[in-house]
Amino acid sequence: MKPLSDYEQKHDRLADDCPVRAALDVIRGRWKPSILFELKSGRKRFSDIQSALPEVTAQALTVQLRQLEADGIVNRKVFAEVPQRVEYSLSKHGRALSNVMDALEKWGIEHQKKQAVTEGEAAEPV
Amino acid sequence: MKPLSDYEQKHDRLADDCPVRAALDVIRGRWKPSILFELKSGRKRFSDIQSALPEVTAQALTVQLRQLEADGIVNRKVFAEVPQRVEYSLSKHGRALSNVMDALEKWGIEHQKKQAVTEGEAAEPV
DNA sequence: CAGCATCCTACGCGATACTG
DNA sequence: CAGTATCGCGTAGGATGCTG
Repeated sequence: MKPLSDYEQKHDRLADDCPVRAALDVIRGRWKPSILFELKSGRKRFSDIQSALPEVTAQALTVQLRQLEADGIVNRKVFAEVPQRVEYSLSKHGRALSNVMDALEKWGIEHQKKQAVTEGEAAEPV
Repeated sequence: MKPLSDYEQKHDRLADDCPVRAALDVIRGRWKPSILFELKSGRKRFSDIQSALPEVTAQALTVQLRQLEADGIVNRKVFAEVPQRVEYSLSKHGRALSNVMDALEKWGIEHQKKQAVTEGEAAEPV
């Protein structure tokens, strides 16, 4: 049995029987969707990701990447070079997320389009 | 028109071209997945949802439901009776979320199962 | 280059008490 | 019954400065 981190334990209490929440917890971070998107096109260095996402501070990026790593979504490989090089890539689990991301994206597009037209169906029959 | 806080503006600016984040924002709340699950089986009263989810306080439940309503996910219908009755149901958009929820659930199950086996693929070729 | 340490604030959300 | 009002804490994540 794998020991849970503090972070995981707290979420776990509520995630209980709910794999949905478990999945959400994993992709929940502010920049994680963007990171996953970036890594879909292949391995990337830290600095590559950073310049692709200029609004993320290095600190935030580090944290998010480390959480993704802890969750088994990305692999982190350090090269003992000077200057240092670190590459991130999607793990198998990370790649398996593409279904989820696609569903989210698809719904997001639909939803944004139709958000203004949500009246007139206040109480449908069950 | 509702004025956005600095945070929301920033968030919005970033969500911009990202329907994925838009979708995530909608289902992100602590209890929203559970609520959506409850409403999948049809219209429910506030108290029904509450007893189905004993860990949620009335306050939290109200907030989450109101956010879902604001996002066009659920419909809220008030009956002018005594005692008062309020029923919630999924809107069309809410029902359209089932694909997303299914993908999340499926991945969640897979992920939980295999989380311990994520070694040995640290640096795959791009 | 790719971080870590520290400080700080906004937001989510729980607890509690009151109301039409 | 189905909320609202108020308080208070915990956490995510931004800003800044330092390092192997």
